Amino acid sequence: MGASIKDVAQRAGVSVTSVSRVLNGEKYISKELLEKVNRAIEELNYSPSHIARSLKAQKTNIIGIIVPDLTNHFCSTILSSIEETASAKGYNLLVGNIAENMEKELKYLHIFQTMRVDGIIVMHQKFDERILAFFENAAMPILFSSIKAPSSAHLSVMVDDYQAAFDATEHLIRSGHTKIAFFGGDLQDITSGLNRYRGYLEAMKQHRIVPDERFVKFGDYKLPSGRRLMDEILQLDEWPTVVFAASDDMAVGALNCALDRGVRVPEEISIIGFDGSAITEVVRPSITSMEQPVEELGRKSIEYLHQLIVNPEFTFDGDIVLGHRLVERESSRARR
Amino acid sequence: MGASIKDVAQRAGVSVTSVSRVLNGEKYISKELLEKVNRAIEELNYSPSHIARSLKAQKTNIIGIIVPDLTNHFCSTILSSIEETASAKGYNLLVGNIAENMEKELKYLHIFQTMRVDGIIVMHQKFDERILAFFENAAMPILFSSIKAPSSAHLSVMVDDYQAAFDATEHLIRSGHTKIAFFGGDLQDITSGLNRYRGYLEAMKQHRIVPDERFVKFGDYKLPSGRRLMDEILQLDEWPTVVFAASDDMAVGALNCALDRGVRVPEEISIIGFDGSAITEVVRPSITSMEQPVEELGRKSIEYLHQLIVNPEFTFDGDIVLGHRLVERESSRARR
DNA sequence: GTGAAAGCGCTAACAT
DNA sequence: ATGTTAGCGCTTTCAC
Repeated sequence: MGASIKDVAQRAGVSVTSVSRVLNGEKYISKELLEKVNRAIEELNYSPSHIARSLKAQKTNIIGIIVPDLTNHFCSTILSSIEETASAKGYNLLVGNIAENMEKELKYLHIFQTMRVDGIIVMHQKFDERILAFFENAAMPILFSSIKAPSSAHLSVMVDDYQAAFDATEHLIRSGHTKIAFFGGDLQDITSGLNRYRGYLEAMKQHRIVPDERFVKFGDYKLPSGRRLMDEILQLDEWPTVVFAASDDMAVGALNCALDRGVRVPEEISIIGFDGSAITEVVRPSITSMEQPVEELGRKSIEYLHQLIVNPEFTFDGDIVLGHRLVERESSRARR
Repeated sequence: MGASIKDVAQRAGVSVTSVSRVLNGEKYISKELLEKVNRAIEELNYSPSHIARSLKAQKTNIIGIIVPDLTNHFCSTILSSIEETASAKGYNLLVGNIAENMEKELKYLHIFQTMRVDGIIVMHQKFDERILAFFENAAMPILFSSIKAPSSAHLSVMVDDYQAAFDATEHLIRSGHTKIAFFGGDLQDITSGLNRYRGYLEAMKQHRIVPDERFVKFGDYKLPSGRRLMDEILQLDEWPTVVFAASDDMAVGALNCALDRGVRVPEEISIIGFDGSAITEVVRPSITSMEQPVEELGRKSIEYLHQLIVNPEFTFDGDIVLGHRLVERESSRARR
């Protein structure tokens, strides 16, 4: 096994206290002690045990993060941004990929608890009672990133889904569209599911357009579901002029379905997505999307979690709401 | 703060040892002791400290993983697979995203060392002397996943890059192609850079085709570089009939460049990639690719690392080589 | 300026 | 079947 502080002390012929002092760069250390200790550290290839330090300090510098699906572009982009800020602030990331599995989510939450992580970031939004109970009783700070916290006791860093969906829909209407299809997510998810849907409905209502119910469908945010819903749309005798998908992955699925069926996008039908993941610029035609500020989401999530960690008195009123932005690309065009 | 084992013991009116025994499900525990302890645990919402356990056991159940770039599709797919197997085996993942930054890689390696992770998985392949020295002296098991270990002292789980590139190139030749462009990675990388290039060269040689040097170019595996190289190709007065890119992301970049310039794929020029990341099926036309067994790569990586962790005597001769497979999709066709 | 000793939360001999 | 105690590697009073 590796050398311990004791070994270093012995080798240097000093006390462990002195070694500890050198390790922590304290002042008032004689030059010769410093040299002796450093030499011993070098010779033994010693590195201090973070485990022991954590035990003593009651702080691990680890942040646990619950990711819904690593292979999803939006997730990995945010995760990447979170990692960058976390690393810069001295935190390390314990990643739990839960792949839509509640048991696994619960398992990871308990692991985070026993690991005594300094804080938890949750990016998943489907909770059962046990998970909610965990959030309620957890002793450590929990922050919800890109999703709505299930209770006001916890902090959310996110965009205003309702408003963003409203703005996207209104933009389409102003561009001359009236037959606007909506591909939603799970309505159980207060966050993106319900609120994005409500934003769509409200924009339609304010402009006195009655949504064609054949055009309103719900998937699971993933690519295949977008493909499936689009397939249903294209079998109708009448088509919408644009499809507004509540996630970029669903938008890509819809796009692929159209292309594979020989339907031209955006000439015959426009498509716009939601999220602003990198995939929108990768496919052809590139996809218009209501973008979340991914980089900022990651950065702010860590910054606020850090606040909660270092300052237990830290209070907040309401969520941290970040701006959204419609980025127009090739997949949509105005209807005149 | 959370309750400790001592608090539980006091509350239950028993010794800490007894609590520990209950915690670890030992036999020979009286029913009443069990009940008392469990009640106390419940009442105090106690969860045992993994930190303390790790210190005592000299084992953390944490695996550190160096990921080159989380936003890269191939990486996140493997990571997802690794996570799944690791989680099933009781390991947790500390993820270091290094974004092509050697300083950060070194920093993470040192963190993993102080964290006393049980093992390290490296998915990055550009090392400087300090990093190599770390690998040399590290006290814990290190496994290289999807890349070639820098020395035979370490285990690699990977495909045979040389053979895979050879097979891909030969397949193209057998399909009637002779003007075959090659987009390589960094030749400094023994793994994919040099070996994939050598495989391409050897297949050409065996079929007595002299590669047109204007068609052989090198990028960095990322999407924009594929786009850039393709742009150079399309400005030539003569085109290759197919482009073999050493990564799927470069293949997508090449594809996008072609499509954006109005060049039809595969009618005018075929494109094939390497890796088998999900992106190949997302874009249109979908991309033919020499696929690595992503799921198996992740699984085997953890399985072998686990062997190295539990059994220090574990020996191996050479790398663990997994099979590759050419999957034909829309982006390529035979030339007759 | 340096050291001895207690203690963070847990497990594992070693008693009884 | 249960308790006492030492010790994992470190930091931090408290002494000198």
